[in-house]
Amino acid sequence: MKLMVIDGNSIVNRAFYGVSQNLSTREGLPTNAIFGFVNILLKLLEEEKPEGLAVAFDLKAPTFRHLAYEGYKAQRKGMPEELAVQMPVLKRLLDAMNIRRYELEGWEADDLLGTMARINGEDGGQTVVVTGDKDSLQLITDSTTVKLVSTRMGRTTTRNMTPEAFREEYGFDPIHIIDLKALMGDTSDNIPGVKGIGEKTAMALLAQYPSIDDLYANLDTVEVKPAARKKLVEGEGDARMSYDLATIHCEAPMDFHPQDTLRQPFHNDQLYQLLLELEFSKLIDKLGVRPTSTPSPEIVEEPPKFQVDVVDLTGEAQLAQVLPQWEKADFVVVLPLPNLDGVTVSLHEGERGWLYDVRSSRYQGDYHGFLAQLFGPGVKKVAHGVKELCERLLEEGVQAQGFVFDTQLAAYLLDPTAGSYELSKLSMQYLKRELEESRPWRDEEAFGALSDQMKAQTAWYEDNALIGALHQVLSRRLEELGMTELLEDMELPLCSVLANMERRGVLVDKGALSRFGQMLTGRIADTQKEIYAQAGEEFNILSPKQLGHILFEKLGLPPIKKTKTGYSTNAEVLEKLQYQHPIVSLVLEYRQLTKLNSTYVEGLSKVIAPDGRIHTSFQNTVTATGRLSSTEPNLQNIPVRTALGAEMRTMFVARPGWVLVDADYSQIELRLLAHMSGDEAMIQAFRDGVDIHTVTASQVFGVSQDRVTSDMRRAAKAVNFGIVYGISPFSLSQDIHVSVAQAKSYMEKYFEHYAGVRAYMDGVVEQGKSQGYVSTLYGRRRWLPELKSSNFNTRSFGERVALNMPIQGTAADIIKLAMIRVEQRLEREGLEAQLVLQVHDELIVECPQAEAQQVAQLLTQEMEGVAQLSVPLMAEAKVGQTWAEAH
DNA sequence: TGGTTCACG
DNA sequence: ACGTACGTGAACCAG
Repeated sequence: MKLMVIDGNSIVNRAFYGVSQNLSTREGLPTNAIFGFVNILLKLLEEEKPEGLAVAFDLKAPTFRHLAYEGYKAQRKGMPEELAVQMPVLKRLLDAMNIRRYELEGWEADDLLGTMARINGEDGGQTVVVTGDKDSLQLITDSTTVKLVSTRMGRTTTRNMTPEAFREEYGFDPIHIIDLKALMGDTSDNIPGVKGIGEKTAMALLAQYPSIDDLYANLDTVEVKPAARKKLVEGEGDARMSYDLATIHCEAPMDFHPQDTLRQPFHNDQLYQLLLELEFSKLIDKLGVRPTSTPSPEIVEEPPKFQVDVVDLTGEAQLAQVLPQWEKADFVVVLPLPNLDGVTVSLHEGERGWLYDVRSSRYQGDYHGFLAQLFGPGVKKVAHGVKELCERLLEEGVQAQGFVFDTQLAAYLLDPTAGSYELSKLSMQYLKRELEESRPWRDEEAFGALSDQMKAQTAWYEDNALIGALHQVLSRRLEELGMTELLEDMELPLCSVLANMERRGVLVDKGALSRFGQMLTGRIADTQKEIYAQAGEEFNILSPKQLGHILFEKLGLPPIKKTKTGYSTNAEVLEKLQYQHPIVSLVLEYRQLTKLNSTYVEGLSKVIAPDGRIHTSFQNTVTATGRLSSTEPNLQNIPVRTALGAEMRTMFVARPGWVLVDADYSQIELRLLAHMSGDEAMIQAFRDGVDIHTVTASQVFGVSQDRVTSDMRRAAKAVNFGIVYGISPFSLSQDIHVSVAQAKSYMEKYFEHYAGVRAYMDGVVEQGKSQGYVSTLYGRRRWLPELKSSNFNTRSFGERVALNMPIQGTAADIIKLAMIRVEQRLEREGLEAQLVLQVHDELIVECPQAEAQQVAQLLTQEMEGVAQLSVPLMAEAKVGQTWAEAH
């Protein structure tokens, strides 16, 4: 029979290092190695389609083969903790998949593989040995091939090694790989080999005599440098011992019958439960595992089971009856159809529940009026994705109010790094079951018989129930973590503000934009011509690969930095090269011009709506820190830093007779650092109203404030910013172009002067480590499993995030509150002015010319007054016809 | 799709 | 010795 045997330890190691380290369950169990292993396994099964399958594992030492060599165990590196915890789970998973696994006290996996391959070969079978370890190539025979697996960047590649392929590559028979290791050693396996003999020499020797026995028998005649000959003589003992260490023993005392490994169906229930625990929802789908028929004891939350009546609500007469009930209820769950021409409303009273199905097509009377009632302030509503709902209702002319909970926002607050918050995913995470089970109306048999249309309707009803169940779980959890106010007083009220901003949009001067584009296109063509002339050929300047070829190979410029895929050609590198060849600055210019043209001129032109305005979408469940993000288009990264780029901002205008008022916070993040660290010197500096970068420069450089030069101030500014990001001396040195020692001394001076800042930084990392999260002044959280990683880079990243998130996040909280208050105040004062954009520390309002001064003052007041800190919050407002003028 | 680059705060 | 600043989104290239 065709048998596939897998080196479990080797493959799980590849998977661990090859799959993103961040993968873990909500509870913090890392799952990357398991995930990688299963994916490799599935790929192998697809490729090989074996009849039998077995996985072998090392059984923890002492390993008899290595007892002879004492250094072995001491040197052998322990498995990292993150991997070790995954091993028992992986084994459970294999058991659930009904895959035979073998382990034997005192034996390594490769011995078991060799033994199984031998036995199967003796039975006349063919075996594929799967491993990442080249040692196992010695197992190759006419009946055994070795499949080498390597994983890079989450991609798995495999290579089949047959006897022929092996000889082709190595020039000798597979069995002699043992002799090769005996000579050259293998540090990863702690095989010493002969000191001073490396791969080159070893290969050359084996080409002459294919085994160390032959080699030592003929040492006098072998062709080799005198020095190496001496080493061989001295190292014979090591060679013999290494030979034993490298030999795989195919005589392990295992009771192995190939028939035992024949593929068997999965243990469905076990596997389903386990995949659920691991949160491998896609795998559940892929493997076709069905939900268990009996409720699992491990379910953490029971969705409410209610007797629910479905009511078709088709007219105003009925509405008049039910509306008072809706208004009386603590909350109703609402779920509209995507196009809003239907809404489900559900509510519960004790054990009984009602679900109302309302369709515009069947509604007798004013459907629009119905929406206005339902989404008015009188009915308290729970929904999933309130901001989006507000948006769609605005399109129907309804200003939605009265939301008391949003399952999407709540899930985001509970874990802002989760990535997506679809109902199905939340159901898996928080209800520990698949959709079917929390859908009270589902009757499998009946459901299967339904028409597609009815299925869709049923799913719709069920999603409504799911939101209700999630509301229960999430609201309790939110309360436990102290984030109820964050949801109720910040995120929910912000939804309608954001919806209004999106709907209002911002006016664009189309003519000016297209003229700017034409100018750019002309300059791009000119620059391109010059570049081709300088290069002596035409090529794609935007292709890093082709550009690298021209600059570093054809023109011989020194490659300063490399990337994974080749030469780095980023602006930092090019700036260093620009004095060596005229083509370099042309390339920089070309990049700038094409970026402006494709991303901004062309990108923005494409999304100008018929009303001449651009309606961005503000995402409120995306960032890890609590900031908003802006997409389709991104209006939070419109150029400003270069003169040419800043021209883009002249394209954003107010309508005739109106103006833009732009207000931004001054140094909000540094002010928050002062407040949160409680550092007296920094607090005093902000209270005195002095320029913080100048003060810092005077301290760091040890000169009086009036003698701070602009270069000093610039360096101090970089230090100030760097601190907020958790910078290292190295990165600071890169940023301000000084030596690492210089940068280090700046930082030391900085911390000497701002001692409270250092104490704060140490404290916040420590706190992050002990409680598993860091948080903002308003209680927004970010979980930081990275802080416990054994991987240096991962852990360092966690530390930088721990330093930055509370500050960036608090700034985000503050401007969100300011937006809510500005919106309220504009309305209260009866102004026509309306918020149109938010760019992290900046708010932009469009208003009639006559309102400008009042709006400017109001903006400043609300932004400054939104929080009482130990330092003043300062905001500055300017008025202009365009964004460029107002900023 | 992932990698690189670059625009913003 | 490691590998090097936080948070985003979009365009383009290459496989």
